[in-house]
Amino acid sequence: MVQLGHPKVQEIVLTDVLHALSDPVRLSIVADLAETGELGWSAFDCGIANSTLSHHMKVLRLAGVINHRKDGTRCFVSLRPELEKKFPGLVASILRFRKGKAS
Amino acid sequence: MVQLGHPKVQEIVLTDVLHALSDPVRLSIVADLAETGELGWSAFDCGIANSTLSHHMKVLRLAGVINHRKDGTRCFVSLRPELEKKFPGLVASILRFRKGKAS
DNA sequence: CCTATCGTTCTATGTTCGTCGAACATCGAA
DNA sequence: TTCGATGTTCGACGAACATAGAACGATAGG
Repeated sequence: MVQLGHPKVQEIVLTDVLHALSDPVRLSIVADLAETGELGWSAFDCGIANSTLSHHMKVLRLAGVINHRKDGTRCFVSLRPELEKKFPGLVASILRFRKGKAS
Repeated sequence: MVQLGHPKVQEIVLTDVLHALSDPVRLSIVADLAETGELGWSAFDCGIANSTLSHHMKVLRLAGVINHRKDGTRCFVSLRPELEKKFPGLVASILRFRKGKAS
């Protein structure tokens, strides 16, 4: 399948980003990505169904938070550098207050 | 009527705060409060019904974002200092990127 | 007391969300 | 080509949400 669509930088909306980060599962994903850079799909098997995880990834992707790369049958996600360029320090400001979570 | 309930500081949850701020109307309210300190209810008549505005205020209040004070029949709201104490700089980090508003 | 004002709560309606299972699509390997 | 692994999409469900109108409650002023 062709790479999934990502919004353009100018299409990224602040409230959409906040909404994407307002879910514990998604915030946990973002926190992991901020720590490790890029992660394969399988790194996120945290007790939720595959389809649910896919849904959360879609929300993050459509909000412009993560980048989605497909390599063979595997998928890799990472934080979008454009997000940091558009909202410098925003993600870090939020993740700073995330405590004691086990992804 | 007795003052409405506000969550304790330790009950404030990051994702709830983010969710509260992920709505354009509420983010606009918070932006106004950050600028002016305290505002009366009537300052927010931005085209939505009174009951809807009351609902948004409730969401912000229950998330621990705003303080609600009643003086006679009038209501006044302001940002909760405890929020800044618990998540220092969070609100400012978010509001920094809010552009082109029309409260 | 009566009334107007102001805000809350209730009820209702339509939308969105989070979740899952099932079906589908894609790719690598046998 | 067939199979298995990996995600995506679809259909469905209950829960939560955004919105508005109507009813209610508290208060200030006559």
